[in-house]
Amino acid sequence: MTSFFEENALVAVQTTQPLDRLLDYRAPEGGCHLGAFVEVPLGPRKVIGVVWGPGRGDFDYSKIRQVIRVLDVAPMRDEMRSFLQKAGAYTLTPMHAMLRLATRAPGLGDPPSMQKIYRLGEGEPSRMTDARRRVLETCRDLGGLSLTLKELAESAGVTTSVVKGLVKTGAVREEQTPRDTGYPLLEPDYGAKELTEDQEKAAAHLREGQASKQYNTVLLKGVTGSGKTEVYLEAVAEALRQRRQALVLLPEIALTAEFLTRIEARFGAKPAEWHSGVTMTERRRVWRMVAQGQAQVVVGARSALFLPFQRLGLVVVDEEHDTSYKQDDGVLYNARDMAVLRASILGAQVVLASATPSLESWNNAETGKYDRVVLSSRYGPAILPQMRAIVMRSQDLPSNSWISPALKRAVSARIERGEQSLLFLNRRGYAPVTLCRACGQQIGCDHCDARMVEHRFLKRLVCHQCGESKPIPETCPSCGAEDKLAPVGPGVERLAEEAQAQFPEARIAVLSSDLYGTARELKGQIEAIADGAADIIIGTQLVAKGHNFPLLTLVGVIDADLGLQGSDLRAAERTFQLMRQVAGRAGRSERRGEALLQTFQPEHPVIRAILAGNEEAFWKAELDERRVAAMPPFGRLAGIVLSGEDVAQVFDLGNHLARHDGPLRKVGAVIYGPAPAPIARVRGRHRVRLLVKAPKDVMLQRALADWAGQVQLKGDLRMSIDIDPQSFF
DNA sequence: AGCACGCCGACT
DNA sequence: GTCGGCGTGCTC
Repeated sequence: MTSFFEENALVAVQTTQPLDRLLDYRAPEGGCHLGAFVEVPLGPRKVIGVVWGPGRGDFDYSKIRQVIRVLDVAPMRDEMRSFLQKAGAYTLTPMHAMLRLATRAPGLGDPPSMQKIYRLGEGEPSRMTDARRRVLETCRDLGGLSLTLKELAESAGVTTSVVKGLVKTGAVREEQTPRDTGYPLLEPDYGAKELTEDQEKAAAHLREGQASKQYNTVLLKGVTGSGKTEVYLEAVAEALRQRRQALVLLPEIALTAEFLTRIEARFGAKPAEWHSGVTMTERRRVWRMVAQGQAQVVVGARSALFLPFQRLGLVVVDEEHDTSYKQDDGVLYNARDMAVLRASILGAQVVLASATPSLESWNNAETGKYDRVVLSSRYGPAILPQMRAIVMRSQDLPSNSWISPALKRAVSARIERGEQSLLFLNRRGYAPVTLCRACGQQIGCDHCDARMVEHRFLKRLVCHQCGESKPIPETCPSCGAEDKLAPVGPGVERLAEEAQAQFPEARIAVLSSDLYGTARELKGQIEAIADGAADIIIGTQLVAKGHNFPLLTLVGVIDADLGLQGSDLRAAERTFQLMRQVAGRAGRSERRGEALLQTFQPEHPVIRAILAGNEEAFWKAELDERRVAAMPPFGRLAGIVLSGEDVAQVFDLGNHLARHDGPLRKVGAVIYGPAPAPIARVRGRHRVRLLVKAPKDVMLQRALADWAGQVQLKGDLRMSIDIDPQSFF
C-alpha cells in the first residue's frame, strides 16, 4: 500500500470525535503521509485526526473538504495504528476513543514551542561594567552551552536587564530554540551492580530475550526483597544497548519518585516520567521526545502504553498482579494485557514482574505461553518472615477493640527493641459504618447505595463510591434522635486511636491515601518513617506496594478475613496476594521478620495457604476450582453494566438484552442476570449488571457486539462492556 | 463532541 | 403570538 498521498488525493481520516467511522478528505497542499497527524475541518470546527488510509470515495465528492494542515509531529507508525485497532477490537472500544488515548498530549496542534536562549556573542561592549563582566565570564565558563534569560542572570548574579543590555551591544547573542529538549543520555553500563548468582542467571535470560528482538513475554517472579528491580533493569540496559526504547509501568504514582532515583543511580540520568501528576509542559515534552525517539526510557502509569514510541523494545509491568492496571479512564483496558499486545505487534519484550503473580499470568507461564524466571532467594541477609495466625475466637477482646493481647505483646517487644511494627487494616477512615442506636439506621450516601464512612481526621462522612461527603450529623437523619449515632467497626484512624491508648509512649504514623494531599507529601512521610520516625505504622494497602522500611520486623494483619467475605471469585487470589505482599514488608534488612494474622477462620484454605507459604499448592487449588467452574482462564467472561436515572427503564433494558441472547447463544455463551450491580446506585444513577460467560476459544467480542447492537440506547441509558472483568458476581 | 434543526409548553 | 426546553441527526 502506498504511504504517501499527493495533494488532493482522497484520504480517510480518523478523528477523536465520537463518530464511529472514518471521514474522507482531500490531502493538503504538498500531500501527506499515511499516519500523519492532521487538522481537518468538521462542520464549523477544526479537529485533530490521523490519516488512516486511502479515502473510500463513497461520499458526495463536492462535499469533501481539504485537510487544513499536517501537524509538526512524527506521523503515527503502522504498528501503532494496528495496536489501537486490535486493542479497540478486543475491548470493544470505538476507534475515536482509542485515538484519544494516543493523543493525550497537550498542545499537540501547536507548533513546537520556542524559547529564547543566550550565549556568548562577538566583541566587547563599548562600556564594560562589573556586572557585564560577570555575565560574559559565566557565558565563557559554559562553553557552548546556553541558558535562558533567568538562568543566565541568576548564575551571573545580575538582573536580567544587564543581559538584555549586552544583547543590544552584540556581546551576548539571543537565539530561538525548541522548548521541548531531549533527555540526558542513559548509559547502560553506568552504575551496573554486582548481581547475585540467582539474579545474574535471571538477568542473562532477560538480556537474551531483549537481544533477540523477537516478541517474548517473561514472568519474573521473585519474593519481596529478592531484587527483581535490579534484574529487570538489566533488560532495560540491554534495550539501551540495542538502541531501543524501554517503558516501565508502575501501579502507583507514589512509587515513581523513588523509582526515578533508582534509574538515575543505575543509568546516570533521570528518564522521562509520564502520569497524571506530571505538569502539562512536561507531558508535552515527553510525548514529543518519545515520538522522536529521544526519550530512551519512560517510567509511568498505564496510559504511557499509548505513547508514540518509535522503536519500543521493552515493556516492564511491575507488580503485574496489581488491580489498578485495570481501570476505567474513558476506556476499560488491562494495561498488562495491552502491553503484551503492543509488544507482540512490535516484536518487543514484556517483563511481568511480581512476587505474587496473577492467576492468569501464572497459568500462562505454566502452559508455556510466557517464559518464567524465578528468583528464589531473598537478596542479602533478609529472609521471609515467619507467618503465624492469631485465632481470634480464643482471644478475649473488649468491644471496640481490635488489637489482640497476643499481637499487643508482639508489638511491645518490638518497641522495647527499638524496631518498627506495622498494623495492617485495609479500611480507610475512622469507622466503616455509622449506626443510630435509637432506630437502627445506618447512614448512607444520598446518591449511592453505599454506606458513608466516617473520617474523623476530616471531621466528615465520606462516600467511598462517589467521593461525596457531609459533616458528621449530631442527630440521626432518619429518626432525629440526639446523641445516638455510633461508629461501628474499625478503620485505620480508629485503629490508630486504639494503638495510641495501648502504647501511650509509642510514636504512631498512619499511612492512608486520603490523609495526604500530594504524592510528594506522602513520599516525604514514607521516607521519614523508613528513617525511624515512627514505632508503629498503621496502614491500608498503600503500604503493601513496594515501600521499603528497613526497621520493620513485625506485621500485624488486623483482619485477615476481610477480603474473603463477599462472593467474588477472585477474593481468594486477592487476599493471598495482599497478605503475602504485606508480610513481605517485615524483615527486609538483617533482622528476621514476623507476620501475625488475626483471623476467625484459621482453617480456611486461603489462610492456610498463606501460613504455609505454599504458593504452588495455592495456585493449583485455585486453578482446579476455576477449571471445574469453566471460569477464566478456562473460560471467558464479560461484565455488562447498564445505567440510567430510572430503575425500571434500566431493568427493562437488562431483561430485553437477556431475552434476546441469540448472538451469544450461537457461540455457546450464557447470560446471567440482570441483577442490581454490587453498588446498585452511584451518583444518582441506577446500575444493573449482566454477566456473560463463554467458552474459551470463541469470538466473544464479535458475538457481544452483535448482541449489544440489537438495542439502541435511548435517553440517558448507558451500557458499558467489560471484557475479562476483575470481579464477577 | 458540538452544533443545528425541530417540535411542544409557559411566558411577553 | 414567541422564547426555549432538549430529543434527533449530521459532520467528509
